[in-house]
Amino acid sequence: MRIGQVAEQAGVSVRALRYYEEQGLLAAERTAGGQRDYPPSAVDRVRFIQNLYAAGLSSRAVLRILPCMEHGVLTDEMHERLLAERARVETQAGRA
DNA sequence: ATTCTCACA
DNA sequence: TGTGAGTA
Repeated sequence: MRIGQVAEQAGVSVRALRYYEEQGLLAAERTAGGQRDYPPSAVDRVRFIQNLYAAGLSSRAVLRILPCMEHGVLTDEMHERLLAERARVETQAGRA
């Protein structure tokens, strides 16, 4: 699917989707014409990223824990990251 | 409609 | 972490 559709269904701007790709958060294939082509799963992925942002995680933090969703595996480094983020989120409970 | 880049909060 | 503007 193309970027406009993903943006509408995920509830974010087209600009934001291109920004996520720039940050390495969302991969997109390219059509022959150079347009981004997203798998339907991209919608859920974007929604998940929104949740992490809403919890106050930076894109850098998201980048470190997001791969465990793809592969279904959790490295020690990711586990530590998740524990650290949870502690931080609990500390600032309520904000951003 | 989509692509890109630069500059700005 | 995004957006606006100009471009092709």
